Amino acid sequence: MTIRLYNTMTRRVEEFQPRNPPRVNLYTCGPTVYNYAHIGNLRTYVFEDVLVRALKLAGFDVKRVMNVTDVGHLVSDADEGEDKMEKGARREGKTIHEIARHYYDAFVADMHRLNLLPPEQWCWATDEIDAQKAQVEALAEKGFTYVIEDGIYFDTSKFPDYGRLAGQNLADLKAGARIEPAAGKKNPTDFAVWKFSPKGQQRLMEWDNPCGIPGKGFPGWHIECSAMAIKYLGEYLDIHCGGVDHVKVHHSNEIAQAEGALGHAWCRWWMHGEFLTMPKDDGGGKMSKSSGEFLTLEVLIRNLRDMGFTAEKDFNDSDAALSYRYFLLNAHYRQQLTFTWNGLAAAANAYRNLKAAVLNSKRQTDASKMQTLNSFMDAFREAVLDDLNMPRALAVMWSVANEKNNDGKYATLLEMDNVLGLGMKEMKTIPLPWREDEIRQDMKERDKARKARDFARADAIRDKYERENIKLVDQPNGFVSFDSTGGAVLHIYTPRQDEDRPPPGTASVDESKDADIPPC
RNA sequence: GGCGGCGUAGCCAAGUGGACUAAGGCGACGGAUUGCAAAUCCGUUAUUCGUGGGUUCAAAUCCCACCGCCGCCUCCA
Repeated sequence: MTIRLYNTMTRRVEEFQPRNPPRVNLYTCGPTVYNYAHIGNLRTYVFEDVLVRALKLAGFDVKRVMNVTDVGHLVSDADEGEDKMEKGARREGKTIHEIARHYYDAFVADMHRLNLLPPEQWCWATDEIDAQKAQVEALAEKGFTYVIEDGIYFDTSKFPDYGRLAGQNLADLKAGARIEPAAGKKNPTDFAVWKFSPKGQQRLMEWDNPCGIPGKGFPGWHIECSAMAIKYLGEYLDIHCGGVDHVKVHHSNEIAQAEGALGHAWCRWWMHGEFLTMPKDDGGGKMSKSSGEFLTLEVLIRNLRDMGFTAEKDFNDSDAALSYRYFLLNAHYRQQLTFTWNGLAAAANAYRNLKAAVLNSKRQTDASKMQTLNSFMDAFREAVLDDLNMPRALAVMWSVANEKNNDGKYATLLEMDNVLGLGMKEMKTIPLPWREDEIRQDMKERDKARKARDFARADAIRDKYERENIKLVDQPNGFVSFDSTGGAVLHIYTPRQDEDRPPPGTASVDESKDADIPPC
């Protein structure tokens, strides 16, 4: 199977081939842990997660490295500016390490809730200062750097290919520049690979300068990614990902540093996730983490709860998070997406309906019928492997969900969910609170009572189940479903008139909700 | 000012020259079903793809102009 992916470097969708198949070396820019990730950040990680899953679907063996930035990035590119980590620490009256740990943990919690596969390797910027200094020294030796008052800078005019990723040359960048270059820089695009600690000021985090320069300092804004990527994935990288905003500066600089230090081409494939933006009447534009005004996953979950997507409606916090994942999957990753509460609610409804369809197919499937439906899987793979066209893939999944014939349906839906990551497999079969024959007896009796128009008796039985948080749902085909008002859905086929119909022994339920369901 | 993207039904969104007489979802409406309730099922919901020209046997898809929206050029996903 081949996978076609858009490459920012060539501006085209191309067939992807790693350098040493089936291995894929993947580096994804991670979070700066000075605050919570916002839902715009999270969009990029969802895109990267889908990429990893799609590469696996195509038969590749992915090794993914993700960094945690816990040092060094300043608030602005100008000479002034605070270190975000130090600012965060001061804001919260904690040590930098505490801050980093707290927001890293929060980030990992978000990843769990969104069903994001963890990277094979995490790396922390402050653990890898030596590698960064080594890269600075390698660049200095090869004559790519110059030293000015506040730091060691990369001379972009020495790297003829600079700006290729952004599709711009030095002259274009100069012409379009809105801000004055920092004092002492030779070119507007030059950037610091190492910054010296300000004179007479003790930074919370600083290290001995590289290149034998006396005094202390800290790594430049971009050096950690290129240094760590090379350390953990070697001199050749297959894919490097990040948000679109990284194209012009961060990734262009990384290329200059890595290729400058290595002396050869470095990463072949560059992929970027588009922005999530806010509607005009709601602040407008993209979300900015540094401005402090942004939406977190936590807020999304809380609001979905407030919108009524809980209790009555077979919905819990985990579903709320995955509804956001569904919301994102419904748009292509290279397309800007505007976040709206109505849009999220629509996604939550759709997600709930899709889950119900999966549960329905599950309860009608016996374990021996777990083959997948090839024609649907083919269409699904075609969509996924065509530059991660998840909206199309989702449409294929829906066509399976709406399929009348149940054979192979459940297995196919689960197979698709390996890529979509919507938590369908987590829905497990658990025992009902009563013995099966007792339930069947109840259902028969209730049915008789209803036929005799003895609704008091019928409702008494319904109440018995309601007390256990299970709602009985009559269906026109003569079956009864169980639906829990506590957030779970139990479905069981119980014959109303035709007693020959075999009732399955168990009900399907989302395991994450079984707190609501008393065990047998 | 420079660069890039987008504009498809009430909403989200795929499709980027010919099987599009335009996927899928949400919502809405109509019907079936129903003791009640809810759910479920069936059906309907763009003769048209921002507007105006042009190219072509053929355009939502290519070209030009115009209108509108967004992003990047500053840390940023």
